[in-house]
Amino acid sequence: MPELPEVETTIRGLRTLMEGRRLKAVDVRTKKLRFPLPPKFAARLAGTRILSITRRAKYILLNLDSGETLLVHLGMSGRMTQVSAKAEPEKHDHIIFTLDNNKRIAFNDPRRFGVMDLMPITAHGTHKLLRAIGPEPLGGLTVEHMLTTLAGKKAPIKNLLLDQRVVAGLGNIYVSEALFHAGIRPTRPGGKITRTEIKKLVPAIKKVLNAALKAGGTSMRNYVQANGELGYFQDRFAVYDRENQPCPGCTCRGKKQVKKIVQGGRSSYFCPVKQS
DNA sequence: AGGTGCGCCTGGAGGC
DNA sequence: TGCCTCCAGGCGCACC
Repeated sequence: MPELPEVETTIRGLRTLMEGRRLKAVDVRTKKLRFPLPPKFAARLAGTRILSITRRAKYILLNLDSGETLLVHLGMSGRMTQVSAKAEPEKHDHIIFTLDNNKRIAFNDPRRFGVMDLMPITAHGTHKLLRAIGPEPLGGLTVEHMLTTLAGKKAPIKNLLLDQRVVAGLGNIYVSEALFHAGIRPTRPGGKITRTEIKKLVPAIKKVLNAALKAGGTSMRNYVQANGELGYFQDRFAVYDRENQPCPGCTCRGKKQVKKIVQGGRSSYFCPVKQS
């Protein structure tokens, strides 16, 4: 489940491998990911040089000298890694990029929830998938923005933090972790979160994301870094995937261990003692 | 119009 | 062993 730290870690790896390189060939081995690929996809990419690689929310943006940007989303199970130039493609290697130095980068995505699209390099602000996204949590996110956005909202804070229009880049794991560090129960209506709590929540989001970045992201199922290495933030979880285990530093035991509930069809984890 | 739930997908885990 | 069901959840969209 690539969220912001996993996408950012991927980008850092891809920059080393791809920036400044020309795409010699693009092997398309599927017609469709989450959406059909854009028309003449391979032809529009072949021969272009990768000027820079940037990120918006969970989207990877490869900016090309053709004037277009290749937008990539890893979905639930996607990864972009360097693969052997000789070996046969693996199952679920859907797109394989061959660079002008003959290195190969494969987009592998078992569940095909990923996305690829092409758009003008000037369209980052207007592309359908990008235009409504909220502030970057490690960039422009402020307490005032959160206060304004959450005001009057009845939906649970958990669901609101997953909404990319509220804040960019968070997913199920880091929302649970950030709410834990802020001491806020995931079920609380967004509009009922106080200014004092939001003043804890915003730094908690930044703290969790920075810690995950430092760990190279979270590797639970499919995610690996661009160089194939695993992230290890899953060893640092305070509450996520820790049902019935004590939360870190919690002196309470027995019934007051980490609880798992389902919100909007997704698991939330929280400590009933530390989060209210 | 805000909020909810579905569908897209596959692999792995657990039950029988 | 093998088959079945469930679960993981990002995100657009249909629906109320």
